[in-house]
Amino acid sequence: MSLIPIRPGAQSGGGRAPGPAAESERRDAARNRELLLCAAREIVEESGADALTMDRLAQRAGVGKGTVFRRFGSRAGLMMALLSGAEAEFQGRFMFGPPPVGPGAPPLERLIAVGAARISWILEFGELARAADASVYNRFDVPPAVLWHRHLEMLLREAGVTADPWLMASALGAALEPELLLHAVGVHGIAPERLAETWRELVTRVVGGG
Amino acid sequence: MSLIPIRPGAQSGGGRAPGPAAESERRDAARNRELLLCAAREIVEESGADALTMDRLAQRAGVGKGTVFRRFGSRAGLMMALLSGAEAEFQGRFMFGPPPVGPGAPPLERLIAVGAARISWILEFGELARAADASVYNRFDVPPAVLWHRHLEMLLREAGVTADPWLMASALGAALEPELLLHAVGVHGIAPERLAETWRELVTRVVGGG
DNA sequence: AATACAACCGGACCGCGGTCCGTTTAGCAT
DNA sequence: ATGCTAAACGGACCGCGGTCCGGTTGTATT
Repeated sequence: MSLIPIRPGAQSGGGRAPGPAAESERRDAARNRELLLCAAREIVEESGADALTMDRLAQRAGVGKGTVFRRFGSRAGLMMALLSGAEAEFQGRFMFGPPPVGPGAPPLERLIAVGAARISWILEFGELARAADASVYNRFDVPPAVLWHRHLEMLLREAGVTADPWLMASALGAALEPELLLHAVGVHGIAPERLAETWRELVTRVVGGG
Repeated sequence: MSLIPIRPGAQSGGGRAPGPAAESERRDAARNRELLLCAAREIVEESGADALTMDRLAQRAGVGKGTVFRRFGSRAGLMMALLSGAEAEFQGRFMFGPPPVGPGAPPLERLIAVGAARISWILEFGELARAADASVYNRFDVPPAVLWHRHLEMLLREAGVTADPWLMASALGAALEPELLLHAVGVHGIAPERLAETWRELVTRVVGGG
């Protein structure tokens, strides 16, 4: 594995950024990326994320398997690419959108609102999100996850929580993980509103208690 | 998958209970179970849980691969079998042990203490525990997980938390998951005492806030 | 237009977890 | 001891995610 990027936009680790095409990508490569993303969306829509196999995807898109891995690095990377639009939109909402999710509302209100928004987001895209969380790295150290964590941290600080903000954000963030929420709703039949309600309760107590 | 147990002690899903041998197990089967558990412990001790491959284990124990799966059902089942001793000991501590982890102390103190105990437990056995959490079922619906969850639920109720106890226990329990704790300690270098401290802070606020 | 080189491509290949099924064997009844 | 049956056994087999490498193709340069 080369430590020095071969050319601008390339990424170490054998894969490539899951986001939009890096600048200066060869035309056939760009074409195949679109082909693959399109075919992937079709498969997910038809049969769910679990049915999205790298071999199947390659066959469906009419390319070789190596090409799939060259473009997306791994199955998790592909899933992140599929999610990147929805993820960016969500980030935009809590960073620049209207209150109470976006800036402008008091921190506790923002925490409550952003949690509720996150819950509905996960109930919509959770299947993909879970598939994207294949490794520990993908779960915690990928840019969107870091951004989300930092945002929680900031809101907690603004709300006056003095205890270790990093760990506090981790603990609260763990309550919003896709695996947990999907399990609560899918297996135990918890209503989505209960999730948001309990989140409100939780975060209110944490912030209010001192 | 048959819904009716073939014989007492057998378990649906193609595997067998991860605990001690079911009554009336054929002698060669029992012998192989011990052989396998022993070989598995050796491999884990030598090279870590990630190096524990089903093929390798079978080869090392001198049995066929089919036998491994017959005995333990899956890799996760094997990991649970390896953990069952430590897990039972931990259960004993919070159910029947001396306070403040066991009964006899006020609920908030018990919550704090049992969380701290859980944290050290995970820092000791977390690698195996993480490997045992392969599927959603293994994470949430396996008997020890259910027992643990119920215990948290009970303590919260006793401490006067009125909000949905099941979800509250899920949220707080998520802050103690192996993947999260191991990541915090291993990647971010958080000191174990900080984990316990933050847990104390978290649970105190949740209980105290109303 | 010809050349050269880097990026790209495809598919054979690997090790993994898990399944299947023909064969062997333990335990019991006679 | 002998024979019967259900359980246990072993290893070939499968589909999966991921890697590798020899051949191909796009693109910049002259």
